[in-house]
Amino acid sequence: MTGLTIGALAEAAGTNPKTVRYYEEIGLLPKPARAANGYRDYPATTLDRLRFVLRARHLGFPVDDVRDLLALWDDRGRASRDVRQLAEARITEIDRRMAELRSMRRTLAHLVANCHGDGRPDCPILDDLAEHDGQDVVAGHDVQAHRQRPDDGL
Amino acid sequence: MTGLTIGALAEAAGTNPKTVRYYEEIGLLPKPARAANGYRDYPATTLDRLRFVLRARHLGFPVDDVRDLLALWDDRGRASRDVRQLAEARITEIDRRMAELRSMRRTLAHLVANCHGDGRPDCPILDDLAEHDGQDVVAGHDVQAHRQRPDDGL
DNA sequence: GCTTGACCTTCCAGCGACTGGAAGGTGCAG
DNA sequence: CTGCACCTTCCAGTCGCTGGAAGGTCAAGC
Repeated sequence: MTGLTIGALAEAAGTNPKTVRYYEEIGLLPKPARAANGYRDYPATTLDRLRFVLRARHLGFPVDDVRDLLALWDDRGRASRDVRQLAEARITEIDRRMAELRSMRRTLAHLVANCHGDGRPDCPILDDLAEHDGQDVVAGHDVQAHRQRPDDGL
Repeated sequence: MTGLTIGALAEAAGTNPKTVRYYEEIGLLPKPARAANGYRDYPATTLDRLRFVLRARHLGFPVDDVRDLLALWDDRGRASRDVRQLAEARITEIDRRMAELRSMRRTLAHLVANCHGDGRPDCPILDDLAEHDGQDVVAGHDVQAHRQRPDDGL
């Protein structure tokens, strides 16, 4: 064991061994050498790579984008244009999500403001939820639009 | 067939039959009567209920919360306090997510601003992603924190 | 009457990005 | 030698649906 165990690597990067194995499985991390006992034995460079992956994921890059970023990272020659495009697309996406969250928040805040919260049964939240056309909520933006990608931002 | 077919119901509510069956399966919608041919036959009241569910989901309530809301809706007597609490918790959650998105956006915007995007290979985005300690990103908020709930906001 | 196509039914599988747990091997300390 | 923490692999589960297969039903057009 000349390098890092999976546990040490994971902890150093701020994650856990399960995730590291998963990243290996989906090809974000290279298959490491094995020690005599079969344990994974990581060089320090893998720590850099893992941190890169984690940071990109945290910034909201989907795993496929991270794969692309890694390819660009590995081939520094022609990075600039492609990487910039990826980042700009992410920003657009973030703006979309923020707008949606703002809209939800506005609606909820309005409802809470009009609900006194004592025992009385006339809290308007339920009535409002039951309304037929809720113009307050992201207009023309149906629930279907939600189903695309799993969480990036909770 | 005195009422609505599943397709008509779904379309009227702005969703699809699959989702309606799924909601029935997980108990958000009641099991409807069946026509002679075995087709589901919905009363108009189910349309209201389905719209309620969809709207709550769109506002970011997880399915379990929607179940609670429906229970409160069905039993209007003691709604106010509990519902208000649910809504307030949602707002807190939204604020958390917005803060995270703002932080991501700031970092990405900074990177894009410093990456000229021509062919030159010195785009700082990759270097930054590879940095060891990224203070610019949601400090002390590791990637683990992301794993809780599936998307509510894309 | 016969075909076409749009509906409906059930059931089972899959998505993304992990996480949890079982069942077993390894390494070290007391 | 007994614990315990760590490692291994593999399989299942999460959440909220979505897709597809395999089949039944119904109205319209020829």
